[in-house]
Amino acid sequence: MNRRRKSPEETRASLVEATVKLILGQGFAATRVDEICREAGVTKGAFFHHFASKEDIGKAAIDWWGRMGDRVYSPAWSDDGRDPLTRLNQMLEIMHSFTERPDPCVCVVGMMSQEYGQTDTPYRECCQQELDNWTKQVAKLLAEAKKKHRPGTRFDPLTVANFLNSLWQGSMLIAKTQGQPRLIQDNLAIARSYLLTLFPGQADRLRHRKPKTKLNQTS
Amino acid sequence: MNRRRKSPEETRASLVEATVKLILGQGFAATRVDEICREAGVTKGAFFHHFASKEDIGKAAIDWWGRMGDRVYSPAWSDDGRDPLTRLNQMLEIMHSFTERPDPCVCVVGMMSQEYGQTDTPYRECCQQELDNWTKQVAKLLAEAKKKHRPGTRFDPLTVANFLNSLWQGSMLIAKTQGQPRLIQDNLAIARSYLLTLFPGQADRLRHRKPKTKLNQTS
DNA sequence: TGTTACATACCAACTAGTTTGAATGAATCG
DNA sequence: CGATTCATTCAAACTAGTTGGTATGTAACA
Repeated sequence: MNRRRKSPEETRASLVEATVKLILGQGFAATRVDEICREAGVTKGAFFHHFASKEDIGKAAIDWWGRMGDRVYSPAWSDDGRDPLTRLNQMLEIMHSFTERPDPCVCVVGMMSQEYGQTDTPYRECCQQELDNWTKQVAKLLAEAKKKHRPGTRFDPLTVANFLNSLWQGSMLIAKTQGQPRLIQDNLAIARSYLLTLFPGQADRLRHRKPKTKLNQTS
Repeated sequence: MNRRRKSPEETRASLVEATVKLILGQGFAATRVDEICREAGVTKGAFFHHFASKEDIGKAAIDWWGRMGDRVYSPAWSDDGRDPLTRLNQMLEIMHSFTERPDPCVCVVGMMSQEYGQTDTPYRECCQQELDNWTKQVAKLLAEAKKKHRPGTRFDPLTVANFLNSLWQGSMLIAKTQGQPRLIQDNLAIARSYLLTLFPGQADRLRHRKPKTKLNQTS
């Protein structure tokens, strides 16, 4: 029998990905090491060879999620010379696209923040870092937009970025309990309409491309 | 020694309140029955006399939180003939007041929704009910306001109520990881400004009474 | 005197982490 | 080029501590 069925990197990756999957579904505290091993198709020997503890893989899962986020958002976040509002709009499109995937729209950082946000565990700092990363990227876009287009109202980019982050996390929280991503899409539409009040006259740049869901329907 | 130190109702209540406290700090999955007993100052015998299982007290904690919410929000939610926008504004004031308390601004329903929103546990349905209750109350206020004041934009009361709920839950989630409630206050200010776009000209009704934190400061 | 409301001691199942050893492949040596 | 060494990578069995829950006895009240 071939004992080493794949490269150690693949084994490690499959363990982290299994952890991410389980966190998304039931949180980290409720996730057992044995469960992670079963999901990854390896034994505990492999687990504790690659990770010193359960805590260790928890931190790895947060980091993995953060790096994946960087990749997914990079088309909007990376400064390629396009208008910052166009890029902000693209970010909202990317967020919208999450709701159209087969798997539920949930977030590892949101889960871990909720579970450990008030504890002394290292997860707290890890989550804070990832949330901070997201917020800073969005704040940068908003600051650039503010410089380029004279905003209609005074606003602090970081405050608005925090608002978008809160709305995003809260949307996923409520939507998953309701079992339908529609609420997230509606909230993204409201976020758009709010951003439009900050940048009046930029409706063309901040318009949702695929109008599957109408914003603010019914009178 | 007096074995029965207080009434059984008090014992039961202290167990539920201890559970609520522990959930708020570390979530329910990470909370041990022994911990609840220690916090409540009773033994396991008392616990399992009043509650059939850990799951049982989990549901009781959600319900307890929901009923407390009803009481706290009742000044704004109960129809006393005042203008619906005034009452909506009062609700935002109440939410703001949570951020000024000594204990961190967190929510049992938010915690449990995050932990069990995608599971088959009975918690999911309990949380859904409480979230639904909150949303329906807010939607009612918005619907009444819509009837009384001609809104500036078309909007669905339930959609906007869900937006406020999402923002509220997300704010608590992010703020507790950051360790400061300021973010929540800023988000409430943004919520106000958004509601003002729905009801233009009602700035006097939707203004924050204690202007400790300015909305959208810095240019 | 019977029922309620617990306290105490206990247990079976589970959980994170350990130990031991074997299969593997790469490096080293004859 | 083939044999040998050796660290890496993991499987399987095991362990100490924890956890939800139970069995039993008893003090207080009605």
